[in-house]
Amino acid sequence: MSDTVGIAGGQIRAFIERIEHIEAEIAELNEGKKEVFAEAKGEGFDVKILKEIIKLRKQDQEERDEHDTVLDLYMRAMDEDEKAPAKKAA
Amino acid sequence: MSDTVGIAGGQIRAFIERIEHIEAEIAELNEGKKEVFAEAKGEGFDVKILKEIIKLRKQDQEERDEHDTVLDLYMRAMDEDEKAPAKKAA
Amino acid sequence: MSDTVGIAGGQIRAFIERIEHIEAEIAELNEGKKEVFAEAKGEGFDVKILKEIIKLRKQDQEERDEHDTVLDLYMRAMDEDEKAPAKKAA
Amino acid sequence: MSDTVGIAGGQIRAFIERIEHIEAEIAELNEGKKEVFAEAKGEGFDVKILKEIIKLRKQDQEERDEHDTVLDLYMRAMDEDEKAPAKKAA
DNA sequence: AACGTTGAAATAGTTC
DNA sequence: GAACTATTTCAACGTT
Repeated sequence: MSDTVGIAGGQIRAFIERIEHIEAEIAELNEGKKEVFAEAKGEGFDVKILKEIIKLRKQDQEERDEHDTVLDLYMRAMDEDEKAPAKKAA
Repeated sequence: MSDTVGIAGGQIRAFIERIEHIEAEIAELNEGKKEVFAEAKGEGFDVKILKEIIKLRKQDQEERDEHDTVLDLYMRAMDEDEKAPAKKAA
Repeated sequence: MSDTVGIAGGQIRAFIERIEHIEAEIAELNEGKKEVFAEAKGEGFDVKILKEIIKLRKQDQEERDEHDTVLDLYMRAMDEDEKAPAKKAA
Repeated sequence: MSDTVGIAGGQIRAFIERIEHIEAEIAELNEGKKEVFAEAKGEGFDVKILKEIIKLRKQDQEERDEHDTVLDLYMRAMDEDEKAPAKKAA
Protein backbone atom coordinates (compact mmCIF):
# COMPACT_ATOMS: atom_id res chain seq x y z
CA MET A 1 0.00 0.00 0.00
CA SER A 2 2.92 2.27 0.55
CA ASP A 3 3.44 1.88 -3.18
CA THR A 4 0.12 3.40 -3.95
CA VAL A 5 0.91 6.35 -1.81
CA GLY A 6 4.38 6.56 -3.28
CA ILE A 7 3.26 6.54 -6.89
CA ALA A 8 0.42 8.94 -6.38
CA GLY A 9 2.67 11.07 -4.20
CA GLY A 10 5.21 11.33 -6.97
CA GLN A 11 2.58 12.36 -9.46
CA ILE A 12 1.06 14.86 -7.08
CA ARG A 13 4.45 16.35 -6.40
CA ALA A 14 5.17 16.59 -10.11
CA PHE A 15 1.92 18.41 -10.83
CA ILE A 16 2.40 20.73 -7.90
CA GLU A 17 5.89 21.61 -8.97
CA ARG A 18 4.87 22.25 -12.57
CA ILE A 19 2.24 24.66 -11.36
CA GLU A 20 4.58 26.35 -8.92
CA HIS A 21 7.11 26.78 -11.66
CA ILE A 22 4.57 28.43 -13.92
CA GLU A 23 3.48 30.67 -11.10
CA ALA A 24 7.06 31.70 -10.49
CA GLU A 25 7.32 32.74 -14.12
CA ILE A 26 4.13 34.72 -13.85
CA ALA A 27 5.47 36.46 -10.77
CA GLU A 28 8.59 37.43 -12.69
CA LEU A 29 6.54 38.87 -15.52
CA ASN A 30 4.54 40.86 -13.03
CA GLU A 31 7.80 42.24 -11.72
CA GLY A 32 8.58 43.20 -15.28
CA LYS A 33 5.28 45.05 -15.54
CA LYS A 34 6.06 46.98 -12.41
CA GLU A 35 9.41 47.98 -13.84
CA VAL A 36 7.89 49.18 -17.08
CA PHE A 37 5.36 51.27 -15.19
CA ALA A 38 8.08 52.65 -12.95
CA GLU A 39 10.08 53.60 -16.01
CA ALA A 40 7.06 55.30 -17.56
CA LYS A 41 6.53 57.20 -14.36
CA GLY A 42 10.18 58.22 -14.43
CA GLU A 43 9.55 59.66 -17.88
CA GLY A 44 6.79 61.77 -16.42
CA PHE A 45 3.77 59.78 -17.57
CA ASP A 46 0.68 59.24 -15.47
CA VAL A 47 0.68 55.52 -14.70
CA LYS A 48 -2.96 55.44 -13.73
CA ILE A 49 -3.94 56.78 -17.12
CA LEU A 50 -1.71 54.31 -18.89
CA LYS A 51 -3.43 51.49 -17.04
CA GLU A 52 -6.75 52.92 -18.01
CA ILE A 53 -5.78 52.98 -21.67
CA ILE A 54 -4.71 49.35 -21.50
CA LYS A 55 -8.01 48.44 -19.94
CA LEU A 56 -9.97 50.35 -22.55
CA ARG A 57 -8.07 48.66 -25.35
CA LYS A 58 -8.96 45.30 -23.88
CA GLN A 59 -12.61 46.12 -23.89
CA ASP A 60 -14.53 45.38 -27.00
CA GLN A 61 -15.70 48.54 -28.71
CA GLU A 62 -19.32 47.45 -28.57
CA GLU A 63 -19.18 46.77 -24.88
CA ARG A 64 -17.71 50.19 -24.34
CA ASP A 65 -20.56 51.89 -26.17
CA GLU A 66 -23.13 49.79 -24.36
CA HIS A 67 -21.58 50.61 -21.02
CA ASP A 68 -21.45 54.33 -21.70
CA THR A 69 -25.06 54.31 -22.82
CA VAL A 70 -26.30 52.67 -19.64
CA LEU A 71 -24.20 54.86 -17.40
CA ASP A 72 -25.48 57.94 -19.18
CA LEU A 73 -29.05 56.74 -18.88
CA TYR A 74 -28.80 56.21 -15.13
CA MET A 75 -27.20 59.55 -14.50
CA ARG A 76 -29.77 61.37 -16.61
CA ALA A 77 -32.56 59.62 -14.72
CA MET A 78 -31.07 60.77 -11.44
CA ASP A 79 -30.70 64.32 -12.67
CA GLU A 80 -34.24 64.37 -13.96
CA ASP A 81 -35.42 63.22 -10.60
CA GLU A 82 -33.54 65.93 -8.82
CA LYS A 83 -34.96 68.66 -11.04
CA ALA A 84 -38.53 67.38 -10.97
CA PRO A 85 -39.00 65.25 -7.90
CA ALA A 86 -42.02 63.03 -7.72
CA LYS A 87 -44.20 63.72 -10.72
CA LYS A 88 -44.59 60.04 -10.85
CA ALA A 89 -48.36 59.78 -11.14
CA ALA A 90 -48.81 62.61 -13.64
CA MET B 1 -41.94 58.17 -21.01
CA SER B 2 -40.31 60.85 -18.96
CA ASP B 3 -42.31 59.36 -16.14
CA THR B 4 -40.52 56.10 -16.50
CA VAL B 5 -37.22 57.90 -16.30
CA GLY B 6 -38.48 59.95 -13.36
CA ILE B 7 -39.55 56.95 -11.34
CA ALA B 8 -36.38 54.99 -11.99
CA GLY B 9 -34.39 58.14 -11.30
CA GLY B 10 -35.94 58.40 -7.86
CA GLN B 11 -35.10 54.83 -7.06
CA ILE B 12 -31.58 55.17 -8.34
CA ARG B 13 -31.08 58.32 -6.32
CA ALA B 14 -32.44 56.63 -3.22
CA PHE B 15 -30.12 53.65 -3.52
CA ILE B 16 -27.13 55.86 -4.20
CA GLU B 17 -27.88 58.02 -1.21
CA ARG B 18 -28.32 55.07 1.11
CA ILE B 19 -24.95 53.75 0.08
CA GLU B 20 -23.31 57.12 0.39
CA HIS B 21 -24.74 57.47 3.86
CA ILE B 22 -23.35 54.12 4.93
CA GLU B 23 -19.98 54.99 3.45
CA ALA B 24 -19.95 58.23 5.39
CA GLU B 25 -20.47 56.29 8.60
CA ILE B 26 -17.66 53.93 7.69
CA ALA B 27 -15.39 56.89 7.03
CA GLU B 28 -16.18 58.24 10.49
CA LEU B 29 -15.35 54.95 12.11
CA ASN B 30 -12.08 54.86 10.26
CA GLU B 31 -11.32 58.28 11.65
CA GLY B 32 -12.05 56.81 15.06
CA LYS B 33 -9.57 54.04 14.46
CA LYS B 34 -6.90 56.54 13.54
CA GLU B 35 -7.58 58.43 16.75
CA VAL B 36 -7.29 55.32 18.88
CA PHE B 37 -3.97 54.45 17.25
CA ALA B 38 -2.78 58.00 17.73
CA GLU B 39 -3.70 57.82 21.38
CA ALA B 40 -1.90 54.51 21.80
CA LYS B 41 1.14 56.01 20.15
CA GLY B 42 0.92 58.92 22.56
CA GLU B 43 1.02 56.43 25.43
CA GLY B 44 4.26 55.09 24.07
CA PHE B 45 2.99 51.95 22.35
CA ASP B 46 4.25 50.75 19.02
CA VAL B 47 1.32 51.09 16.65
CA LYS B 48 2.80 48.68 14.16
CA ILE B 49 2.87 45.96 16.77
CA LEU B 50 -0.67 46.66 17.87
CA LYS B 51 -1.75 46.25 14.27
CA GLU B 52 0.16 43.01 14.04
CA ILE B 53 -1.61 41.68 17.07
CA ILE B 54 -5.01 42.60 15.66
CA LYS B 55 -4.10 40.98 12.38
CA LEU B 56 -2.94 37.81 14.10
CA ARG B 57 -6.12 37.58 16.11
CA LYS B 58 -8.12 37.85 12.91
CA GLN B 59 -5.93 35.24 11.23
CA ASP B 60 -6.28 32.83 14.09
CA GLN B 61 -10.00 32.74 13.63
CA GLU B 62 -9.82 32.48 9.87
CA GLU B 63 -7.22 29.77 10.00
CA ARG B 64 -9.27 27.74 12.37
CA ASP B 65 -12.09 27.88 9.82
CA GLU B 66 -9.74 27.20 6.95
CA HIS B 67 -8.19 24.30 8.75
CA ASP B 68 -11.56 22.70 9.24
CA THR B 69 -12.35 23.12 5.55
CA VAL B 70 -9.14 21.50 4.41
CA LEU B 71 -9.43 18.69 6.88
CA ASP B 72 -12.90 18.00 5.63
CA LEU B 73 -11.70 18.12 2.06
CA TYR B 74 -8.95 15.60 2.66
CA MET B 75 -11.24 13.23 4.47
CA ARG B 76 -13.71 13.34 1.65
CA ALA B 77 -10.92 12.70 -0.81
CA MET B 78 -9.92 9.65 1.20
CA ASP B 79 -13.44 8.38 1.18
CA GLU B 80 -13.67 8.84 -2.55
CA ASP B 81 -10.45 6.96 -2.98
CA GLU B 82 -11.75 4.12 -0.88
CA LYS B 83 -14.82 3.79 -3.01
CA ALA B 84 -12.85 3.90 -6.27
CA PRO B 85 -9.39 2.63 -5.42
CA ALA B 86 -8.37 2.92 -9.02
CA LYS B 87 -5.65 2.15 -11.47
CA LYS B 88 -3.03 0.97 -9.07
CA ALA B 89 -2.05 -2.32 -10.57
CA ALA B 90 -2.88 -1.39 -14.14
CA MET C 1 8.17 43.62 37.33
CA SER C 2 5.07 41.60 36.74
CA ASP C 3 3.33 44.85 37.46
CA THR C 4 4.85 46.51 34.45
CA VAL C 5 3.67 43.76 32.22
CA GLY C 6 0.30 43.75 33.91
CA ILE C 7 -0.30 47.45 33.52
CA ALA C 8 0.93 47.65 29.98
CA GLY C 9 -0.95 44.48 29.19
CA GLY C 10 -4.18 46.00 30.40
CA GLN C 11 -3.64 49.07 28.31
CA ILE C 12 -2.71 47.06 25.27
CA ARG C 13 -5.78 44.90 25.68
CA ALA C 14 -7.95 47.98 26.00
CA PHE C 15 -6.60 49.54 22.82
CA ILE C 16 -6.90 46.29 20.92
CA GLU C 17 -10.47 45.82 21.99
CA ARG C 18 -11.44 49.35 21.11
CA ILE C 19 -10.08 48.82 17.62
CA GLU C 20 -11.70 45.44 17.24
CA HIS C 21 -14.99 46.91 18.31
CA ILE C 22 -14.75 49.64 15.71
CA GLU C 23 -13.84 47.10 13.08
CA ALA C 24 -16.85 45.02 14.00
CA GLU C 25 -19.07 48.04 13.42
CA ILE C 26 -17.45 48.65 10.07
CA ALA C 27 -18.04 45.03 9.13
CA GLU C 28 -21.71 45.44 9.96
CA LEU C 29 -22.00 48.52 7.82
CA ASN C 30 -20.38 46.68 4.95
CA GLU C 31 -22.99 44.00 5.35
CA GLY C 32 -25.55 46.76 5.11
CA LYS C 33 -24.03 47.94 1.86
CA LYS C 34 -24.22 44.47 0.44
CA GLU C 35 -27.87 44.30 1.35
CA VAL C 36 -28.64 47.60 -0.30
CA PHE C 37 -26.90 46.50 -3.48
CA ALA C 38 -28.72 43.18 -3.40
CA GLU C 39 -31.99 45.02 -3.06
CA ALA C 40 -31.13 47.29 -5.99
CA LYS C 41 -30.24 44.25 -8.02
CA GLY C 42 -33.58 42.72 -7.09
CA GLU C 43 -35.26 45.83 -8.47
CA GLY C 44 -33.51 45.21 -11.75
CA PHE C 45 -30.74 47.79 -11.53
CA ASP C 46 -27.21 47.22 -12.72
CA VAL C 47 -25.11 47.18 -9.56
CA LYS C 48 -21.88 47.72 -11.41
CA ILE C 49 -23.18 50.95 -12.87
CA LEU C 50 -24.48 52.11 -9.50
CA LYS C 51 -21.03 51.59 -8.03
CA GLU C 52 -19.53 53.54 -10.86
CA ILE C 53 -21.88 56.45 -10.22
CA ILE C 54 -20.90 56.49 -6.55
CA LYS C 55 -17.27 56.56 -7.50
CA LEU C 56 -17.80 59.38 -9.95
CA ARG C 57 -19.71 61.40 -7.38
CA LYS C 58 -16.84 61.04 -4.96
CA GLN C 59 -14.49 62.56 -7.46
CA ASP C 60 -14.32 66.29 -7.53
CA GLN C 61 -15.76 67.68 -10.76
CA GLU C 62 -12.50 69.41 -11.61
CA GLU C 63 -10.53 66.24 -11.12
CA ARG C 64 -12.95 64.43 -13.34
CA ASP C 65 -12.50 66.96 -16.14
CA GLU C 66 -8.74 66.92 -15.67
CA HIS C 67 -8.70 63.17 -15.79
CA ASP C 68 -10.77 63.02 -18.95
CA THR C 69 -8.56 65.61 -20.59
CA VAL C 70 -5.38 63.72 -19.86
CA LEU C 71 -6.84 60.40 -20.94
CA ASP C 72 -8.02 61.99 -24.17
CA LEU C 73 -4.64 63.59 -24.71
CA TYR C 74 -2.76 60.34 -24.28
CA MET C 75 -5.05 58.43 -26.57
CA ARG C 76 -4.87 61.10 -29.26
CA ALA C 77 -1.09 61.14 -28.99
CA MET C 78 -1.03 57.40 -29.49
CA ASP C 79 -3.36 57.60 -32.44
CA GLU C 80 -1.34 60.38 -34.03
CA ASP C 81 1.75 58.32 -33.65
CA GLU C 82 0.13 55.35 -35.28
CA LYS C 83 -1.01 57.36 -38.28
CA ALA C 84 2.24 59.26 -38.75
CA PRO C 85 4.97 57.22 -37.18
CA ALA C 86 8.30 58.87 -36.56
CA LYS C 87 8.18 62.31 -38.08
CA LYS C 88 9.94 63.37 -35.00
CA ALA C 89 12.85 65.29 -36.44
CA ALA C 90 10.85 67.21 -39.03
CA MET D 1 3.88 71.25 -31.65
CA SER D 2 2.39 68.22 -33.26
CA ASP D 3 5.93 66.97 -32.97
CA THR D 4 5.70 67.11 -29.23
CA VAL D 5 2.55 65.09 -29.34
CA GLY D 6 4.12 62.75 -31.84
CA ILE D 7 7.12 62.08 -29.66
CA ALA D 8 5.11 61.57 -26.51
CA GLY D 9 2.67 59.48 -28.51
CA GLY D 10 5.47 57.22 -29.59
CA GLN D 11 6.62 56.78 -26.02
CA ILE D 12 3.13 56.16 -24.76
CA ARG D 13 2.52 53.64 -27.50
CA ALA D 14 5.80 51.93 -26.72
CA PHE D 15 5.02 51.60 -23.00
CA ILE D 16 1.53 50.36 -23.70
CA GLU D 17 2.75 47.78 -26.13
CA ARG D 18 5.45 46.55 -23.79
CA ILE D 19 2.85 46.02 -21.10
CA GLU D 20 0.43 44.37 -23.48
CA HIS D 21 3.16 42.05 -24.60
CA ILE D 22 3.96 41.04 -21.04
CA GLU D 23 0.29 40.51 -20.34
CA ALA D 24 0.01 38.29 -23.38
CA GLU D 25 2.81 36.13 -21.98
CA ILE D 26 1.08 35.95 -18.64
CA ALA D 27 -2.12 34.90 -20.37
CA GLU D 28 -0.24 32.10 -22.10
CA LEU D 29 1.19 30.87 -18.84
CA ASN D 30 -2.25 30.89 -17.32
CA GLU D 31 -3.37 28.73 -20.21
CA GLY D 32 -0.53 26.42 -19.32
CA LYS D 33 -1.72 26.20 -15.75
CA LYS D 34 -5.16 25.27 -16.91
CA GLU D 35 -3.72 22.52 -19.07
CA VAL D 36 -1.71 21.09 -16.20
CA PHE D 37 -4.78 21.03 -13.98
CA ALA D 38 -6.79 19.43 -16.77
CA GLU D 39 -4.13 16.77 -17.14
CA ALA D 40 -4.10 16.11 -13.40
CA LYS D 41 -7.86 15.83 -13.47
CA GLY D 42 -7.53 13.33 -16.33
CA GLU D 43 -5.26 11.27 -14.10
CA GLY D 44 -7.98 11.14 -11.52
CA PHE D 45 -6.68 13.73 -9.08
CA ASP D 46 -8.90 16.19 -7.30
CA VAL D 47 -7.94 19.58 -8.69
CA LYS D 48 -9.48 21.46 -5.83
CA ILE D 49 -7.24 19.69 -3.38
CA LEU D 50 -4.16 20.27 -5.52
CA LYS D 51 -4.98 23.96 -5.45
CA GLU D 52 -5.38 23.80 -1.69
CA ILE D 53 -1.97 22.25 -1.33
CA ILE D 54 -0.36 24.91 -3.51
CA LYS D 55 -2.07 27.59 -1.51
CA LEU D 56 -0.91 26.09 1.77
CA ARG D 57 2.67 25.87 0.55
CA LYS D 58 2.54 29.53 -0.38
CA GLN D 59 1.06 30.39 2.98
CA ASP D 60 3.71 28.43 4.83
CA GLN D 61 6.43 30.48 3.24
CA GLU D 62 4.62 33.74 3.84
CA GLU D 63 3.93 32.88 7.41
CA ARG D 64 7.53 32.05 7.99
CA ASP D 65 8.45 35.49 6.68
CA GLU D 66 5.68 37.07 8.69
CA HIS D 67 6.81 35.24 11.77
CA ASP D 68 10.32 36.58 11.41
CA THR D 69 8.99 40.07 10.95
CA VAL D 70 6.84 39.91 14.04
CA LEU D 71 9.57 38.38 16.12
CA ASP D 72 11.90 41.14 15.07
CA LEU D 73 9.25 43.71 15.82
CA TYR D 74 8.66 42.41 19.32
CA MET D 75 12.32 42.22 20.15
CA ARG D 76 12.85 45.78 19.07
CA ALA D 77 9.88 46.82 21.15
CA MET D 78 11.48 45.14 24.16
CA ASP D 79 14.70 46.99 23.53
CA GLU D 80 12.83 50.25 23.32
CA ASP D 81 11.15 49.48 26.59
CA GLU D 82 14.44 48.77 28.22
CA LYS D 83 15.83 52.11 27.16
CA ALA D 84 12.72 54.01 28.29
CA PRO D 85 11.20 51.91 31.08
CA ALA D 86 8.63 54.62 31.67
CA LYS D 87 5.81 55.70 33.84
CA LYS D 88 5.53 52.70 36.06
CA ALA D 89 5.55 54.19 39.50
CA ALA D 90 3.97 57.47 38.53
C1' DA E 1 6.34 66.69 1.37
C1' DA E 2 6.92 63.43 -2.37
C1' DC E 3 8.15 58.81 -2.93
C1' DG E 4 7.83 54.00 -2.85
C1' DT E 5 6.17 50.23 -0.01
C1' DT E 6 2.84 47.74 2.07
C1' DG E 7 -1.65 46.10 3.46
C1' DA E 8 -6.55 46.27 2.90
C1' DA E 9 -10.77 46.84 -0.10
C1' DA E 10 -13.12 46.49 -4.38
C1' DT E 11 -13.74 44.49 -8.68
C1' DA E 12 -13.45 41.01 -12.31
C1' DG E 13 -13.34 36.45 -13.76
C1' DT E 14 -14.06 31.52 -13.13
C1' DT E 15 -16.11 27.44 -11.56
C1' DC E 16 -19.76 24.68 -10.08
C1' DG F 1 -26.49 32.66 -10.97
C1' DA F 2 -24.16 32.15 -6.73
C1' DA F 3 -19.67 31.39 -4.51
C1' DC F 4 -15.07 31.50 -4.67
C1' DT F 5 -10.55 32.93 -6.37
C1' DA F 6 -7.51 36.07 -8.51
C1' DT F 7 -6.38 40.51 -9.94
C1' DT F 8 -6.49 45.22 -9.67
C1' DT F 9 -7.16 49.46 -7.11
C1' DC F 10 -6.99 52.42 -3.32
C1' DA F 11 -5.42 54.29 0.98
C1' DA F 12 -2.20 54.53 4.89
C1' DC F 13 2.48 54.52 6.52
C1' DG F 14 7.18 55.17 7.00
C1' DT F 15 11.14 56.93 4.50
C1' DT F 16 14.23 60.11 2.30
